[in-house]
Amino acid sequence: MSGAAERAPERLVVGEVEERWTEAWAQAGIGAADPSRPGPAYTIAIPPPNVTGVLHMGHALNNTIQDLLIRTRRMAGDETMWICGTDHAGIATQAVVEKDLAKAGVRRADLGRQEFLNRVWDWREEYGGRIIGQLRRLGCTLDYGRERFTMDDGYAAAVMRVFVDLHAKGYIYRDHYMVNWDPGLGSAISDLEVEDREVTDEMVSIAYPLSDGSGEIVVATVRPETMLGDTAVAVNPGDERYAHLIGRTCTLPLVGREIPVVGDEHVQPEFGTGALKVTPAHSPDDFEIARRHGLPAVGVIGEDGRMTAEAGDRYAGLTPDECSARVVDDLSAQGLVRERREYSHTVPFSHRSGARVEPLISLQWFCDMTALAAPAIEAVRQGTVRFTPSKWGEVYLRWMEEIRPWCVSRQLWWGHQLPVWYRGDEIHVGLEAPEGEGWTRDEDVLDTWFSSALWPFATLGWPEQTPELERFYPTAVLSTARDIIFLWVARMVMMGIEYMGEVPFRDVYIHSVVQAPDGRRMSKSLGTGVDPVELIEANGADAVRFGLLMMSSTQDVRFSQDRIDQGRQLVTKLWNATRLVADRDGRVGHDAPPAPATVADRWIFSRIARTVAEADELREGFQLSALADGVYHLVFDDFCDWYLELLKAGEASAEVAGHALEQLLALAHPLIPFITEECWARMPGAEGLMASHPPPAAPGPVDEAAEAEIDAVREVVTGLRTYRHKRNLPPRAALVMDPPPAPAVAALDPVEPAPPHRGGRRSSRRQAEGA
RNA sequence: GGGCGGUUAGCUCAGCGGUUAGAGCACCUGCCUUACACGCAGGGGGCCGGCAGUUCAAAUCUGCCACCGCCCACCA
Repeated sequence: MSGAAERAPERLVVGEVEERWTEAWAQAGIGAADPSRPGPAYTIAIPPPNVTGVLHMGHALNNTIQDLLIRTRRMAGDETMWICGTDHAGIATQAVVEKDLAKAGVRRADLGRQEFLNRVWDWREEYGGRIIGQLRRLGCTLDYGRERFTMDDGYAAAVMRVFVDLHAKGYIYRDHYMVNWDPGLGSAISDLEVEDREVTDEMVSIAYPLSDGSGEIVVATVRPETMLGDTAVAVNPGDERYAHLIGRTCTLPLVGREIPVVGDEHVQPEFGTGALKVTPAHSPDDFEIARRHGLPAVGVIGEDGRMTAEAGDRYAGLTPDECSARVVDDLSAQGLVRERREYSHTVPFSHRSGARVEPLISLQWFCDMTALAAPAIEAVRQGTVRFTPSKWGEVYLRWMEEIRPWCVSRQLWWGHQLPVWYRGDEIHVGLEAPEGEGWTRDEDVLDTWFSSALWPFATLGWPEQTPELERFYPTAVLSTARDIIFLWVARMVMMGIEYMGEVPFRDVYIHSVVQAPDGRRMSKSLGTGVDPVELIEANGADAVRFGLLMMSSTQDVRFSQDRIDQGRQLVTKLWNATRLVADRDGRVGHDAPPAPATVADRWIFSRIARTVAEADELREGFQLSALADGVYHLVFDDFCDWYLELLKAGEASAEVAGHALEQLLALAHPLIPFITEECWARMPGAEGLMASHPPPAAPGPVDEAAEAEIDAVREVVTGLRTYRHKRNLPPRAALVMDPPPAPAVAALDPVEPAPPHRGGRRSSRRQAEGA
């Protein structure tokens, strides 16, 4: 209270503070949504982290952003719902458990499907969802009581229903089609799970003798082993060198198969030899050519990534690389290799396993996306869904306009097993197995993203018409990283429109990717990762939140410890300012803003009003680093450096100081919830939690006159300080010859020529050169 | 092959048509001033990647160039 002299040093123990308030918020049900409460609703669905996941920098930033938004609206009185949950993450989770089992020398095949799945569920029970606890440490006020999982019963029911429905509508179908086969994973993967890498291969030119012995046609390839599966040679019909050969046949070396020469516009005469070997089973290009010409496909590489029996006894069982070498040797022995040279090109690799993707024909389930995409395109075109930054909307549209069928089946065990049953040639798609004996269920599971696509409504209970669904759909904002715009965001828009008749969110905010300090990707394998949990332990959650917000931008940013330090300084500063104001008998909890007693009082109110208005605007535009910066400078420059000094000099009133601090805390709370809660609790007159405090009501309109006056004071005082500093005079030495600095405010009233007003932010410290 | 973005103080980044270009950190100087030395005060430092153009006015708009990065794409 009083007695500054004997006040015990109050240490701020951040970890203890965080623990205490995390608990208090939970007790008060701060994150718990109440669908029955009237008023506006505000919903955010968290991008569900993987069950296997631990908090990384992307999560830390993204969830800080979401918590900032949700706390702001909660304080404003909206009924807020921040949907909490995790994703089963099929491939990632299965891989983790398999790796775990491998330590004990167990493979998943040893266990069998059901037992393996039991192990995964056990694993999930024991280790899954750690990340949820880490989100609490970050201060996130999710609705933890309604935590969902993409494989819990209700959610799984929604997934099954959607699959069956899309099949009934004719969008989902089964087909033999060229897929990206991941030999490392033993599964098909979608186009989006493939990444291209630059690879140097050897391009080999091979002579295929014409069947009538009249010569040969030379083809070029970087995959000689696939020639075993060739079923044609294609040339451009306009290519004079070869046009006359169209319709004739040649003999496939090593195999002896007679294959036709076909004409196809796709073939580029300038490339290679101008003649293309056609391997429909192992090249997407060739697959299309074969479809156009009705050519058969011969699969010579199997799903195990090895040569099949179709490749012939001499090659079956080899890896493609081994086979390639042997084929080239054999062709050389027959004198059919015309040229060998290095060739650099891009080759698909699996994002999941890192294996080189093997394009092959496989029987899979696909979803045609064109009909689903149409309204989702319109939604973004018309601005029903808005991307920030807007360029991502363009990116979304470009992809959506050329959307291709989605391969939704995966040859995994962990996931939503397809609701498909077979008996002989019969196929049944439905929620239940059909009547009768002999039906077996499809072994495959759905792509993880199929279930993720339903997240904004399946989490709220769909297909049941729950109060939550009624009240909290659609959500307001989706905040995420750009790498899942296609994988997830686009699909949610499509599914939301299809099943809810309404877009799942109005705003999509694409936040920065935080890179390692040296500009490389943050990754565990590179050793470039920075662990946010360690950061929280070392700096406090508020500092980490603030620092990340300061770093965030419209582009990728490098991690900067300096920004975290800045956050820590802000936390400390607020704490000390609170102590000062409390010691000066400043009180909070006024029914109405206290009347300003001095120009300094009017000024701080004006500065707060200005910053609050700016903050609202910046938040609307997701300019979060500018928002954080504004709060920082309001606290440091205006409130602490000037206003509190004026208060100490008797130029401001304690009542106003208390109220101003309250506004400051309310403004800063969504960014740095822990310290603001702690400061609030310290203030005389405080009731309730800052987390449920009304937002910073601007304590009055901007007061231009007061701002001009204080600006003038600041200039004079700064000028005096500079003068003294340059004269090497001690800062506190009274300047007998100078105007007295202390009563500056009083002396300057009225201010004569108002100095040029600088519209606001803060006053520069580098003026008054010649004072 | 298309598309997008970046290049601003030693470092990490704001600013994106209008008075002398900003922040944090780092640096220099002076202060243990009774909220805070995790602090206070004062200060130095940038021809805003290059070239050309539009404009009364350009980091800010246009074009070209140079590096750097990302996304999309079925050229053997």
